[in-house]
Amino acid sequence: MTAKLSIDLDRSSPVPLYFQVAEQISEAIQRGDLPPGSRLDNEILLADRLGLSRPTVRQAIQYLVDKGLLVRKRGVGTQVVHGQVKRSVELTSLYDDLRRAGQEPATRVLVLETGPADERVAAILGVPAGAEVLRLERIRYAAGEPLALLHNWLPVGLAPLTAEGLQERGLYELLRSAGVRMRVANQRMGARAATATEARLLGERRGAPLLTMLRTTYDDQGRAVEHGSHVYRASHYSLEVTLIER
Amino acid sequence: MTAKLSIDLDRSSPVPLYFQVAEQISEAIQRGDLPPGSRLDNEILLADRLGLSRPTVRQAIQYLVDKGLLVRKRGVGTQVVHGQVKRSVELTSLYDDLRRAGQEPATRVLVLETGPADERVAAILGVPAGAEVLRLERIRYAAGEPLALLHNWLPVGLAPLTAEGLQERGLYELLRSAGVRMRVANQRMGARAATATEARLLGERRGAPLLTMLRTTYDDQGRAVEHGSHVYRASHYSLEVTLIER
DNA sequence: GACATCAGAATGTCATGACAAATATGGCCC
DNA sequence: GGGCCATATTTGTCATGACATTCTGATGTC
Repeated sequence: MTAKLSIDLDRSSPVPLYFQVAEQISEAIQRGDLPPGSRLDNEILLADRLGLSRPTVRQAIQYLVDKGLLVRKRGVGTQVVHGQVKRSVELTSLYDDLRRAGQEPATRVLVLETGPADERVAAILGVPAGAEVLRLERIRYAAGEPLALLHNWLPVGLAPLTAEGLQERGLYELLRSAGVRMRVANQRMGARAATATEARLLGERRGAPLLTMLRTTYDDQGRAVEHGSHVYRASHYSLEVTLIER
Repeated sequence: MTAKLSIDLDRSSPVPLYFQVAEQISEAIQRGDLPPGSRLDNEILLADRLGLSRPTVRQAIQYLVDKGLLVRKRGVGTQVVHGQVKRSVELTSLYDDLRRAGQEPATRVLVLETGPADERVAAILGVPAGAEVLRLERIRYAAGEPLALLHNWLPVGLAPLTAEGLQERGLYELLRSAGVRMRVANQRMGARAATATEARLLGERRGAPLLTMLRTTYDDQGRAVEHGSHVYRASHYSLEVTLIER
């Protein structure tokens, strides 16, 4: 099933060619032009038709393979995956996820202050114990319902954070626009029963099951930029990730 | 800080050169020969010294960047990440995780039978509703304590599964050795309170918080090879993943 | 002394060419 | 008709060469 997908290239654009190719193949898959299981033309032919070299086409395909959209097999070819994979593993915040899902997220900032780091937080963030760190406590709502209780610690001076900014744009977006380039995150998920305080803030009864998440995010150079300890109402939220084996 | 790491290449080996390079750099990092923050030699010099081309060296480095061990910055160089990243996102089973952690996992097989698939499972596995599928129910123990209740559905005829095999080697290892090549998994995590049955099997009290996981694994060609619905004792287990932004 | 400009260094992107390895397909033989 | 084998196809790996882009640091000017 050779699909005839048309790809326009703009060689004057600063966007890399392999990325232009990858994006347009990705769009064709989303549109349904390339149904699951369909075969792409082979790399040589594709390169020839696009006026590109094979390595460039390979790079584009590899990018989509890493995202879980395509599957390659030597001697066979490249196919669109069958099972609809939601989306690749990405460094997103709850805020991003909600926005993407079309829900209107709202935030109430409970705490936004600097103070000395306790031993645990200092070790995680890689600062001396007792050094000043920014502490953040928020409630996240979706569709008017409380959804999660968010607790964060950040090194001071990383980005100018205000309660207004946090309410309107979310922590990750603020960090990104301040030039912080987040690259790796370590995330641990668990569950436990709600304490009385948590139950009150989230509108659950005491002892209700909560989904917990500990996350530490590192930047470009491996420096910790954020540590979070969050609890989600299990009745209203679950976390999804896609794992890909190289 | 130019590190002098020695890399031996075996050109007669079937192992790709880029992979040999990547593994030996990775080992040097684990050993501590390349401490966090240290800079690698630049790609051109490295290629020259190893007698390889720059693309091959780049491929090796890219592989480690994807695993979260290295960080590259244009105009600067390649560095070992600071924060110790545990391990990359991998397609592993609970059995693998426990083995790696040094715990001796044990399994009790409760159910191992074929039967008609209900509508939900049929849709997930991509088989006609009512088709025969393999159903599996197990309890996983670690250090003598019950840890999780595992529920799986698989297409029939994928691999010869026996209760003995499952007890000794785990599901994923059995699938792998049967030639099933798992590539992508979609995983959803949540939490809920234990039912009476679950509480009894796991040695918790009724209503205790459980970590839940739904996972569907796809192979090479995007065909679903396994669907699981598992519950873990939140008091004894949490799930860790590492996210990497390309 | 502070700021702007410029040069060097490193990775990012892309092209061309070649051979190796794995898979599926078809034909041949039994 | 079924199984084995040669072959064509396709991706995997590797080499060489070139130019672009970005960041750092040093130099020079005001």
